[in-house]
Amino acid sequence: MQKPATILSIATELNITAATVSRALQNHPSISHSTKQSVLKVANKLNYKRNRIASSLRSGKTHMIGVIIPSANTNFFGSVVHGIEKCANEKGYNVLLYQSNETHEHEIKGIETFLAARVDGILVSVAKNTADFAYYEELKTKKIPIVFFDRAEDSAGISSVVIDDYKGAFIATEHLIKNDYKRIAHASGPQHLKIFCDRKRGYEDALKKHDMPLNDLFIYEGNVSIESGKTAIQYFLSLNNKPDAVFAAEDFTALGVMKELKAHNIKIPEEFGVFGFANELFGEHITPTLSTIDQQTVAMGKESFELLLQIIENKTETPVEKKIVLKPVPVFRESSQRKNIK
Amino acid sequence: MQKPATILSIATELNITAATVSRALQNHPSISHSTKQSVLKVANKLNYKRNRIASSLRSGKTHMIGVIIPSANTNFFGSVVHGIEKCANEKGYNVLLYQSNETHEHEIKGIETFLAARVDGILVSVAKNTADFAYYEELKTKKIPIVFFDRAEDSAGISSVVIDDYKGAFIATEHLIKNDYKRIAHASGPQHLKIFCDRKRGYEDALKKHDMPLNDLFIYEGNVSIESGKTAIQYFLSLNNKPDAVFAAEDFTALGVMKELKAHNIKIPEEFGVFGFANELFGEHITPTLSTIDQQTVAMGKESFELLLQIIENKTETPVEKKIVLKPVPVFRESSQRKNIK
DNA sequence: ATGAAAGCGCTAACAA
DNA sequence: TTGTTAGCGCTTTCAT
Repeated sequence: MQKPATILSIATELNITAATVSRALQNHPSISHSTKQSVLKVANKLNYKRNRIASSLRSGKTHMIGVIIPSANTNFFGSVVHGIEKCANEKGYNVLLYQSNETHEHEIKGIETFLAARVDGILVSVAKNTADFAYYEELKTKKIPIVFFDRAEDSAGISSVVIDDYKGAFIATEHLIKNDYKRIAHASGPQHLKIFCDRKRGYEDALKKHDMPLNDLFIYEGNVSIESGKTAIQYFLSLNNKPDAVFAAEDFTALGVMKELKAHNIKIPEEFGVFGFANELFGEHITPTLSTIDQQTVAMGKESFELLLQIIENKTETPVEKKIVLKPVPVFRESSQRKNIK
Repeated sequence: MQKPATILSIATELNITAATVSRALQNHPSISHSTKQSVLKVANKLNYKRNRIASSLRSGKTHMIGVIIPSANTNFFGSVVHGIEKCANEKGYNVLLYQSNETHEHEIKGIETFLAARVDGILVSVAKNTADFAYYEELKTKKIPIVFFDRAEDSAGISSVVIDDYKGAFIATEHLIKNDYKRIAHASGPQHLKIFCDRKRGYEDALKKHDMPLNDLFIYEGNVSIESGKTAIQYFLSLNNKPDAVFAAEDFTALGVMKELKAHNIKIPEEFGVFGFANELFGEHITPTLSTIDQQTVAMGKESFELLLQIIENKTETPVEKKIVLKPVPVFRESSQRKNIK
């Protein structure tokens, strides 16, 4: 197999210099139309492919971005990554992926790996157990282009793309209220993550708006898993004054909630309402189907990448900090709708 | 912000040459222990990070591999990618990801992107609609290190890591037989993909072994989706001699099958048995829970990467073609087990 | 409109 | 054991 064509092969074939070829290939204004034509022709003939490595070394840009996700096992992240990728590829960027498995330790390792690979920027959805954002503040001072998506954090002063978690939670809770549930509990997520605080606030404010009492006993803080949903229900059912509905901070929690309710022979939605968050794939396939909040995954991916791109290209200017907030889209299904209520 | 430290900064600080530093950093045998020590110390002090771009340009190795998956929306692929990533990161490789969205066109685009990024090797699970493997044969002649995983194809002469689809299908079908289903149908996948041929053969051979009649009308070729599962059932129920069980080529098909059966008020597993393939996450959460075949996702990812690595490192030798076949692990759940049968 | 020349940071053959 | 030197392929300033 012969060596791949370089800019020089083209140049010698045409009796011009590599510089001219390079410029022609970049459609540089000061190159004559005719040479551009012939360069393109020869490039094509020799099946020339630009060596991105060499070009990166020279230009300092790799045209690669890194994406850190907690896990690829959820439809949510798969779908966001899809949005990112689609958009990135259109703009000539490649996507490196790294799964943190929900630990801050791996998260850092991933970022270090990305930096070693000289990515142009990084997209991060922080791990469940990330409580300390010092590392991100450090990155910020180093001016590494970085954008948080979904799980963001204000304190680090980093741009982000999220959905309106507060509003989503508000809509969900209000929907339960309208379906005549009277004692609505909340299976919450780790409160060091803003996303889960916001959802809790949304839940609380919806109750307030409708003059329903807030009750600390009705809030269970779990860790966003099927297991924690089950535990939440065990806890709620142990109360003297038992709730009759749960707004879960996330679909897997909601799934655990439903499973445990079924184990107790409690009927959903007749006796007990359930609302989730994330619009995971399984939600429309379980029985009853799960009401939830769609997070605009593809749009989130697209916006995240585009925001990152802006930051990458703005690198020299004063760094912009932007927050993009997408609208949550409720998906009302069976688990929260009593048949006799309109 | 000052520029990141280079090999030269270290060299000048120590009054030695860049070459020595480079060698020290690689733990080259002919460098004295003491200089290694001091180099390491200064490197640390200056927070030196090797520039992989420069090193790639020189060495011709990027330490990146590309992975093409049809879609990130399935637990299966997410999980395999996890296995790949874990293993790759341990060996100092980065993973580029590309989703083909199940079209051959995107698949090729992804590979071209990877080649442009000069990855050291490529892992591919081919798209549903890939019927022509000419492109892969071409890659093969160009000696691009490449390994198929899950959805492989013999004809292209490319190494692969798969599970024993034949055996998995055989086990599934035999299990249905043992549960006293008498007219077992098969909702199959695209027959231009070997994986689905193998599953069909496994199904057929299990029937043969137990002296049950083969019936072409009992095989429906779909495209591996919820929709095609529904259509399959509509077709099967339209037959005069209706089946009483379905072995579906894949879990999403099985899900469609179950949904459509429920829509017809047919009881699973009492009146109708269902068996899937892939062990998708939803299978244990739907009602009834879905019997299926686990595909050893993490092991598959690990094996795939390791095989690819072998090929990458063997590049100069005569190319090895290897096939690694993993054992399918049946997961027997409710959808295929009649209560009154032991 | 094109060429000449330098250099991105690292590695490796050859020399000493 | 360490230094010298060249060069991976491309981009870009300066010159023509």
